[in-house]
Amino acid sequence: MLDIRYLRDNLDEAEARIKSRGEGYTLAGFRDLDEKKRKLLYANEALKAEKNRFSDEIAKVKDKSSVQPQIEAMRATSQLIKQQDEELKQLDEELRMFLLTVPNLPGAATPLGRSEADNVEIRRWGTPPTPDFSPKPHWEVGEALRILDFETGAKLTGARFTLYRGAGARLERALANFMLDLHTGEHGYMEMLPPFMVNRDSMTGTGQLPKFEDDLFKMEGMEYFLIPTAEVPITNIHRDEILKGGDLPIRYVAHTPCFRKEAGSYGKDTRGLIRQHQFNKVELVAFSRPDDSCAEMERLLGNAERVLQLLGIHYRVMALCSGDIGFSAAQTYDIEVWLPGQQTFREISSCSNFGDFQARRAGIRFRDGEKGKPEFVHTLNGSGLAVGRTVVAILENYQQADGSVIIPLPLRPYMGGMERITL
RNA sequence: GGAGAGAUGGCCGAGAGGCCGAAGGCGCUCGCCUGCUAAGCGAGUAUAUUGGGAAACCGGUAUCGAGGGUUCGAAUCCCUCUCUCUCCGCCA
Repeated sequence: MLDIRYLRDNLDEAEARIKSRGEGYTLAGFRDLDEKKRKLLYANEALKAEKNRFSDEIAKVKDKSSVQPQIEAMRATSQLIKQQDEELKQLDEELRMFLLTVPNLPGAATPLGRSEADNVEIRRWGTPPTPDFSPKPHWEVGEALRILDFETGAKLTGARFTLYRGAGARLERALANFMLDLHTGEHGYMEMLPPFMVNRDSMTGTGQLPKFEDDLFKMEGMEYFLIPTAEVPITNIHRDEILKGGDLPIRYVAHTPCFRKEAGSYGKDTRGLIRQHQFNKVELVAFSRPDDSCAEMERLLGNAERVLQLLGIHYRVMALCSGDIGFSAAQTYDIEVWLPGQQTFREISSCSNFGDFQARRAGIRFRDGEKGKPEFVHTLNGSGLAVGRTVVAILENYQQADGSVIIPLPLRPYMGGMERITL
């Protein structure tokens, strides 16, 4: 949510910055609505002040019958106030919905651009493997080793669900544990295990609602939603709280399943693990002081990159352009791993700085000392990493000519010492 | 699923139609005092929104779990909902 006072004072600038996301976003109508509401509010509060004054006076009067005519008059005033309250409520709701559907302003560090094609490569790490055979896509590797079973996943549930078997299931678990240990042990994050369903307030706080309800799985007959990412429950931990300035930055890590409808991606990535309705992810979330969020962003990105570096997998970092960043984000870096089986880079992590956009929606503030003014924190998060896609990266990068897959060194303790997955 | 109890400021806790944005305590901040520490004394200590002001600040309104109702007036009375706790049943 944008600052309503910023919008009042800088509407043209805000409009221009929103437009850099692409067409379809406009702030038209805001000014009229806002002024209409404030005008009514002013009249309404004047009436209430009068009512309060009168009520105070009548409390002191012993003989109530002597002020009977005034009481009659106030009864009418009360009715009028009630009517205005009703109108105000509607205007407020209209204004609120408007504000909740306006995306964040792209930050200064975000390159301008229209689409994915305008994203800027920041750096590459490592080198792609150079096998002397033709590497296969992970679904072929996984099926041949009988560690990924897409057919049974479809039988159990449907398309975009997968059954992991044996060493495949173990690999997923090993990766999650490896990442959690790294982030808690070396990067200073506190591990959290949140509910996998959240309510409407939480979804609104991080920006999934009200605009993107179609992307979410919702419980039948209940206002609960399956989380599309741990970002939602973890960021909302501090919803409607005023944190101590000295406690910032706060860093949490959580390993959770993520549930996404993937509406609108029919026919895309239908094979393999890349696009599933359910997948696991280790998510990094940070709450920082506004001045520190840029540095925190780089730190968080580095923490995510570290996972791939330790696993020895080639990747590149992309700065997403204004036309490609998500609704709530001011700035986003994607980490893309090299997938030799598909001869392409694929997103494995997305790290974003939301500025105060989520904090304002969710009411997450901090205060210095005891008498400082509460101020909105900045929120950040990033995958560290998407576990399923890391399995993909390992299968494709560490596959051998004989169809087996070497297990990267740091993972072996988590695999009970296993060095290689064979049939 | 059945029965009951509760929800008040950073925390504890009073209040039972007007004198209540809310006693008292704890905590915290500032000042005083005392070789240090502890104790003591004094003052202060919510949030949002809106109007005025360059600002310091001043005023209005709202907020006692949420929403509705009664009333000139509600933390207080009535209704609905949510959440928490206790007991019983069921259950990983």
